[in-house]
Amino acid sequence: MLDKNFDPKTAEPRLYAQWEESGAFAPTQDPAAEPFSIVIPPPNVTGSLHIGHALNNTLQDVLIRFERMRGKAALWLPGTDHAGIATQMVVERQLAAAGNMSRRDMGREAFVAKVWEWKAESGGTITNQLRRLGASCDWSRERFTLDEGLSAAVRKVFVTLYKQKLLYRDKRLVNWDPALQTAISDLEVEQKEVDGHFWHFAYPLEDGSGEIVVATTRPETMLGDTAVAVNPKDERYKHLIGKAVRLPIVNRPIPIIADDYADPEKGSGAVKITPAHDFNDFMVGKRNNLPMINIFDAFAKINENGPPEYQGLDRFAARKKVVEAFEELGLLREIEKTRHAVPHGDRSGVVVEPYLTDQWYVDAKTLAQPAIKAVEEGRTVLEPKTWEKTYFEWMRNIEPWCISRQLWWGHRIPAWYGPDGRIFVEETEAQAKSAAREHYGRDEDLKQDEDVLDTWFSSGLWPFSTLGWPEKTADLARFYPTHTLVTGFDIIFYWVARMMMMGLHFTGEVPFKRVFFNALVRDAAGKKMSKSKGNVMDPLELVDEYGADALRFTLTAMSGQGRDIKLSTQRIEGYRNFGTKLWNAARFCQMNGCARAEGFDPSKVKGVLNRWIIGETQRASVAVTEAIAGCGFDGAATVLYRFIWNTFCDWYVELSKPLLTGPDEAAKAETQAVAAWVLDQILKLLHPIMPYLTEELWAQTADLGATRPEGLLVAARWPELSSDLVDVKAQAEIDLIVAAVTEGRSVKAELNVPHSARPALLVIDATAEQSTVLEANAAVIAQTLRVSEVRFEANAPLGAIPFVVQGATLALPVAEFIDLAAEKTRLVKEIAGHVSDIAHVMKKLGNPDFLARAKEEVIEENRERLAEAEAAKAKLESALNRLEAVA
RNA sequence: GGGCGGCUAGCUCAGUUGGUCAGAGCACCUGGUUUACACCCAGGGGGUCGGGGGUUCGAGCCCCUCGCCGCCCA
Repeated sequence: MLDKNFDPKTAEPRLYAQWEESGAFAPTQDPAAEPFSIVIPPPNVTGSLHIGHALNNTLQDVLIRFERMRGKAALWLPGTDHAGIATQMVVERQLAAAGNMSRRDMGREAFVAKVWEWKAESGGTITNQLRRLGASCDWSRERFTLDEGLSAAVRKVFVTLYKQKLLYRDKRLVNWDPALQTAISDLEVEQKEVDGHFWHFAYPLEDGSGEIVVATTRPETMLGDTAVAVNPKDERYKHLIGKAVRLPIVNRPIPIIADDYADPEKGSGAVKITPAHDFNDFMVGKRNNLPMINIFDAFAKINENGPPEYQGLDRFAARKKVVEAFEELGLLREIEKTRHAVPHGDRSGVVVEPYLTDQWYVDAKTLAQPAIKAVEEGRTVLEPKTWEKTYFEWMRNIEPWCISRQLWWGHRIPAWYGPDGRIFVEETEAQAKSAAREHYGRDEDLKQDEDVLDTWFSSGLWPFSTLGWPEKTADLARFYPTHTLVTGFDIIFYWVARMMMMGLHFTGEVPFKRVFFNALVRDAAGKKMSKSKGNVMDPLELVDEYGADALRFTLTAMSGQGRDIKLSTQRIEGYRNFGTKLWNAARFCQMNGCARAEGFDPSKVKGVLNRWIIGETQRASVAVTEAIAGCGFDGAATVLYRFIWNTFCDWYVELSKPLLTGPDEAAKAETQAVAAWVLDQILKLLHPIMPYLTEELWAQTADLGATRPEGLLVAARWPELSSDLVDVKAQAEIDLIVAAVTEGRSVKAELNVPHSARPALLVIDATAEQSTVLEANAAVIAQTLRVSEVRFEANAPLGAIPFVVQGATLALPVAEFIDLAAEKTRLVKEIAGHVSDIAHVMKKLGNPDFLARAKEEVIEENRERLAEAEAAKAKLESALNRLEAVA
């Protein structure tokens, strides 16, 4: 006998172990099976499972379990990302906390060894957490972006792109993070609105004939100014072009140049130009061949290019000092308050500086073209479609991608420098050496580039590097292109776009046929979850409290497209209850001898109720199948919830009770077999979303009746039921019974008929078919509606309460329990409902335009509706009249 | 400044191609010893679908406009 409740705590680890041991997570070897593959968005190896992971991985698991059950060779390839900056920071913090040497003190090799050590110890956290969620990844294929194989792929890609001139070294302005001491890409920069000032500085003209006023939010950069620009069309300054100003403090003459960048409308119309420390100024500098003076060191302190009294000052201290100096010199013209966007490093949180350095870049513009085309042509589909616009917008305006990072943890750039600075880009040091030998005619000492690659460079290769590329592996042939990528839209540029570019360039094929962007999870108030806000919901705590299935079902049900998920524990609790409901329905079946019949054929079933539930099962299975196949996860959850709770539990189980306890042995046996069959279908259909509970029920019902062809549910076959199983007549019959019982209950409740009362249900007026159905199902109706019998009478006796169901008049003789006023109120209310319905429909039917232009079936529908409402109204009115006659 | 998404019952959300589409869950109220389930059962109240305009015989659903809220890119 089943326990009263499912116990996730004990069952989950046991079941997961069974799945893994059974090898169910590996794709079938059957060569006839169609491949279906998903690569996981690799979580940071430093990470621990947050609610966003839980959602993302639940949806992937739903998909993969579904396709696996459909007989495909389903591969969900897991792995983790080395996450350059994040991981380096974690380990550095740990070293500091333990009072160890700093990274720089211990040196590169020792530090990297420490990180690997850390990875070995703690790197498995998140994958273990994925297991708790129930993720059916093929762990035998687990990858790490710094694996030897993936590293080889990275080197191959780097070298190939370099030789194709799609990757190059360049001296440009980068976003420099002075805290992390590395360049970061545009995407890693977060613009934050902050309060600041516009300082208006006067620069005296070199010839002493006056001054020119410029404004800046970053005064310290004036130390590196190399020009003042005015607009060539600006009449105010035309005569000054070609002259010079003397840069205060620095005491350096700099030219006044003409450049369109200067906007006459803004400020004074003149702008200071600091080519080495501002992206716009950099371009002005390039156009006008201005010197580029770098005034910062890597810590954003003033370097030797600044005036001696400024050297070594932090940028913000320098700012203060510059402003003070201008004030002293009498050249500070105005201080204006302003709110402006300031770039911050998304990891460090500090203000980043545009900084002139040598870095490696990828020619993203060129690589983007095929990636744009692939989406335009639908070879890769983005779901929801609306993301395609965002994708195109970004891809069509893409900038060179800075891929070098001044870190130690990551893929070291495979470039070696000769003594004269010549670059040798090769996959290995040996190859670089031989290239150098060829070039110099002798062996020379080479120095490898100190930098590592942006983490996203290796994740961009993920869909094919994980399958063995550049080797021509069997996995690559079978599972690439992957089928669906499920990911968050927050990394559409970081990751999805890069995979598209790299995948197409190196394999000639799209990396995935479909991308499904899942929603963002927020707290119950709609706020983004963050540790600082203290509103994070830990998925593992939720799993502990409600079970993995409840969390999974909640996330699935709320995963509607284009919307954020506001998660509340109430909702999870509700779905935990849903699991319990199903559990108890199975328990009921078990208690009532429901067991699989040998050779059971649902199409051969006789009983109306049984034929009906089989048809409903078929319809639900089609709806769930279509929903999951189309990434409509929330729809699948809704269908299952309704079918299992409302259709199966509320009606089928209730209506089956008289059959299961009644005298008709044949009907009883059939019902037992049907219930067992439906339950098996339910377990299969629900399994992708609630794998644990369904697997446990599957096991606990394994010995009830005929042996199933499948062992574990995880490996069972998905229901593919013929639409012939839907019996329209049975549907209509059960609909009548359901309507009669529902309406009857409503009447009893509204009139406060005591719960213990067992009046008869009178059939006053019904069609022959309706009468047959009501008579045949008298026992069922008696039990469900709690009436003593179903009796046919020509007229409703005095005091019987009539109600209309599908045009038939039924009545409950409950006069002794009720007060006439309550009944009168009820009748008046019912009649009013019909009256407004009639008015509504009449208005339509009275409109000649409607009759002339609406579809025939719509008109017919309205006519029927009118007739029904009028008939019901007439019956209730006559009841009301009789009531009034009595009273 | 440009773009995207949202605004439907007290709360969280469903509402395919415009025609029973005004729904569900939670919350609330009433009743319940119905031997599967109180993590339950039955019944009930509650919304002029953000405002305005338009297209249409007919509009949460299409178009325009305005207003909030959120996100992305400048």
